[in-house]
Amino acid sequence: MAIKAIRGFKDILPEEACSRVRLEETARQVFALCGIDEIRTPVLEKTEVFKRGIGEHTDIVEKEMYTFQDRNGESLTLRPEATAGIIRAVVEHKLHGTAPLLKLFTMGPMFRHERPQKGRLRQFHQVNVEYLGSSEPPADAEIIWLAWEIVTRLAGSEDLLVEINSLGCEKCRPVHRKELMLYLENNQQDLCEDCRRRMKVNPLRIFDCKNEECRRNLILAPVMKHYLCPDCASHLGMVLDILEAYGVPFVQNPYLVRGLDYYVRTTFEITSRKLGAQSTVAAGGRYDGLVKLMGGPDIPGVGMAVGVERLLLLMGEAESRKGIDLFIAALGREPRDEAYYWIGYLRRHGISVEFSFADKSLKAQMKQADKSGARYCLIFGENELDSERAILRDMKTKEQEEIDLDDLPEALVDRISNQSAGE
RNA sequence: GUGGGCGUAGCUCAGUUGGUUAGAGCGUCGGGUUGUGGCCCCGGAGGCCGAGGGUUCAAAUCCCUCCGCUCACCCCA
Repeated sequence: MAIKAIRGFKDILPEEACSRVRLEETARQVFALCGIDEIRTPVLEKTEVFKRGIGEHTDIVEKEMYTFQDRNGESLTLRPEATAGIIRAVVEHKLHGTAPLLKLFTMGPMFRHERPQKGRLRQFHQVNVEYLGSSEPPADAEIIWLAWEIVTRLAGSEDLLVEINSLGCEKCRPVHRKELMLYLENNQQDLCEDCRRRMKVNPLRIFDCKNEECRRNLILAPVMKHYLCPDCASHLGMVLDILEAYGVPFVQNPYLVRGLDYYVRTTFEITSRKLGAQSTVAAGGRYDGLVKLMGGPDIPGVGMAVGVERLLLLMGEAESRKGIDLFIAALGREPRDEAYYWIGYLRRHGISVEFSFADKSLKAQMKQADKSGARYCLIFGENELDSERAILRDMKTKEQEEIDLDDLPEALVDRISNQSAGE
């Protein structure tokens, strides 16, 4: 049996690669609109980076990381998300000292050992943005706008839902948490098994429960919204106002929670009903304490991630492969030897050229020309060699003309460049 | 980690109550045109029927085990 790729790791075949390039280019265009710089960090980090950055007791760290011993015994981990590594790099290179506000983006593979399903792979890709150095609401709003802009440019806005919440800060969050725990303990008996487990690990997660009975029992549970301190409340209000101005449609969801420990205040999620169970296409939020936690100065941050595979699912089929300019069908030894000079010349001048590596029949070469999507086909055999004129065929109109061999490559460059300029 | 569904040609899939040499469409290669592509016609190549075991005179078909894919739980981008 031939060797297959490992579970949850997918080959990206040419057709899909094409869509990915389109996605990445669109993201770059949007990032340029906001003056965001690219950063690329290693896919492998010391395990400590993620333990600290994501939180020891998250599912990601506890059971989803690809962690192994390096040859020297050090524990290394394939990155399950991008933020922790970027902050490690920022702190390591003291980038925060180079500008008052860092706007960084990155794109690349992430790794989590989960059971694969629709929209969930073990190696998956994200487009990430991190703003470091601003605690102001416009930063949060710009991050959300970025996610919205990228997703809608590629997939339209149909069936999308932007949900926003505030998780509060270290001042007001504990108060809510305490009240919530009290409520949950008093109502434990009515909660499902999962929720009772969640109570201990991440009580806010209980609001995600799909169990009808749990939902009913949570209607009266204290929600963060009512516990926000004045600063957090006004922060959230301003973020929402700015989004309004930007024209991003959103709803507030007081139950929206993030899975990673580091989020404070603003948190958001963009979901699509077209995606199935893994419906989040982009998400993010504010993480003011994280840089300090990672050993850097106490600077605030806010960021987001777009799930590339999920966005791909929402994008239409890729545009068909673009054809080349010219196919050269050279027949026989001498004509082929001559053609190599032309091919070199044409390519140097920006004309895309293909030809058959084997000296096949004209018919076979014409078929290949057709498949290559060539705009023109140059036919050149013994007859043309004798008459010193090659035949240029327009593959769409089927019109053919003869071109003198003397200045043939120059004439072709001329012809094809003008043609494409006129289109 | 736990469930459900599905594994037949490169792809999408037929395959009768178990019965002879396992089929179609698409794709691919060649021919019809000894030098002209697409459309059409004709032909070829391509299968350990996911793997292993069992039942049977006989298994793609029935049973068991394993593996893989997939969807969902969980979790999250």
